[in-house]
Amino acid sequence: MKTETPNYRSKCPLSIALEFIGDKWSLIVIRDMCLGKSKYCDFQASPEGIPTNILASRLRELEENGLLIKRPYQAKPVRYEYFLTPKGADLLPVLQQLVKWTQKHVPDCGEPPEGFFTAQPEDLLQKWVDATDTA
Amino acid sequence: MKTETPNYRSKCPLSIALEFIGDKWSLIVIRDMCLGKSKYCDFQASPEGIPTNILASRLRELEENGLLIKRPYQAKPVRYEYFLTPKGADLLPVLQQLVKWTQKHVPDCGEPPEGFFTAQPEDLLQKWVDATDTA
DNA sequence: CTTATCACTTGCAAAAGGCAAGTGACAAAA
DNA sequence: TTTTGTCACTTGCCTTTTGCAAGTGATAAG
Repeated sequence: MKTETPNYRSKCPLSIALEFIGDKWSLIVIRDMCLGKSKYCDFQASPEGIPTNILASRLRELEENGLLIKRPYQAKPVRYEYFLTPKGADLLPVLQQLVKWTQKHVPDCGEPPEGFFTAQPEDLLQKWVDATDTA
Repeated sequence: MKTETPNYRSKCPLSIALEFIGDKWSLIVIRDMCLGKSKYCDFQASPEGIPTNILASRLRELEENGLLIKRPYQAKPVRYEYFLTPKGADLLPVLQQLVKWTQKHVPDCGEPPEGFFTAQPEDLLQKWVDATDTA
């Protein structure tokens, strides 16, 4: 995570949020991590078909911005798994509201997995907390 | 509002939402309308400094997608005001969650106006409902 | 008659997105 | 041992979008 002095276009909290996740792909990656995906190929396999160079750049940016961390799960060659930080997991309420909005206003859209609306950001941290605790 | 058959990259409601508002500017325009702005020059005056060609294209897209409507407020030359539809106003909970997220995780960000968190989507329709009722 | 405003449009360069192919380390199969 | 495959990327190339500046046409103001 890099810690450059941020230079936001304004101090408006909405505007700042959009500088973090205001594009068509970042929240797709966050969604996949909420669903328990953690590996590069898992993200690639999602039905939206994210281009591989975009995926690599989004993972890099999200890590630089502290929304996720990567952890090597094998050496030779080193391979990483990606996990949400608390900052990233706290986007869950945003995802929940976006899904509600689409379900209300867009016919024929799909359904989120069971338990999606009742999930809490903390639930999303289980995996890597466990992993680092028992490592 | 155009009614082409939509061809979404997936049926995931989150993904679909991002095809509507997944960029750095659309929600800025929605925010401004939530704050009571309605004219082109009002949107231009916002501190983020949206480029004029982007503003024109976003207003067009948001209207095509049914998130706002435009209404002429003068003829010769015809000039439009823009108002949220119920579909657009229902993005308020999304904005509220995004603002909460930034306030929790980004130091030195600004504050939303008073009453922002307690506002309801219906409140945002007052202006143009009144206007059309009394026209 | 000049200047200004409002709501745009147009032109152009730079950045981002998207597709395909390549790469390097390793594992498994033939 | 050679070939094939996988995983996590990177690179190249072309298209689309963005961002800045300038222009436009109708009208009002000085």
